[in-house]
Amino acid sequence: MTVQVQEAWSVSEAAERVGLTTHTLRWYEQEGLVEPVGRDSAGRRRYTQEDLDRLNMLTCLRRTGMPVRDMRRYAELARLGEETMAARLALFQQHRERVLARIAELQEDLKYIEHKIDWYASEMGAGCGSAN
Amino acid sequence: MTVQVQEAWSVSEAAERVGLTTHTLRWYEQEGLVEPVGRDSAGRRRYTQEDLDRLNMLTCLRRTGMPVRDMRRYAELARLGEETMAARLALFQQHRERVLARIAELQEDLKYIEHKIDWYASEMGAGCGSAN
DNA sequence: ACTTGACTTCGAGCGCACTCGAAGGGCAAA
DNA sequence: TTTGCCCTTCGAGTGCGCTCGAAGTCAAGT
Repeated sequence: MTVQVQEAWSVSEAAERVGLTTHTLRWYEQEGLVEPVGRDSAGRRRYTQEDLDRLNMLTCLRRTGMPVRDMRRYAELARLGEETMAARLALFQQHRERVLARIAELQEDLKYIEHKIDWYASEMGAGCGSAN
Repeated sequence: MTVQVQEAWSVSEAAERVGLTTHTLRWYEQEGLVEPVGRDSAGRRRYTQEDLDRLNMLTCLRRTGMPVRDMRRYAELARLGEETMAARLALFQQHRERVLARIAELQEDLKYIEHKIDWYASEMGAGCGSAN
């Protein structure tokens, strides 16, 4: 039988672990993107592993361009419990589509950029053309 | 021998063609992202095909996340003529690297999102687990 | 007891990229 | 000539996502 150590981290430790600032962490809480975080006897935030997992998920959503208002919506759904699972799944599926579309767009634009690079390379190799 | 028709477009026509607003087009000019556009006898902007090509390139750079300040830098280099070609090529190459990195990041995050979707799908298929 | 330093809340400020509105001019069709 | 539209410039405003600073609290170390 193993002992359950309930490990927890301060706001600055949590910030370092998830790659956000302490300011941003408090702001996420204030904006309802995460549940109110537990406090110690002195009223200081204590982040559990679960809190960090949630934050890592949120940073993933942010990095992939989900607006804060949608993250808030997700948090609200999660707060309402199991009956919103279908809605949350739908939210992730929609977001997946957006990310796929974004990747496709970037790949398209990348082609253009590479054409441009090729053009410059050939232009500089062979004398000089117009300044474009 | 073909006749060269010098076609040109008003600001609103140009806006429609490149997918920006007239406000944004004027703002790009004011911010030095494009050369001052030619005017007709009444002082109204006339966009040439070359202008549109340039704008399309700029929108590509913007879509791929290039900050306006870098686009301005590019415009300044282009204004200086052929001796800045190497610098402009380097700028495109750097940007290419950033876009590639961004695509890789999105693909990584996409995996996470898809894990999440799988988790939800299995969780909803088989009774109910924790609300996550 | 005092210092240090991390924490608290609150509200204001910032950087980016537009976005909008006001006030006025020019020109073409009715 | 009037109507209507598109154009001009200028400066102010917006939305997003933080970011910062002030002022105060608390607990541990010397």
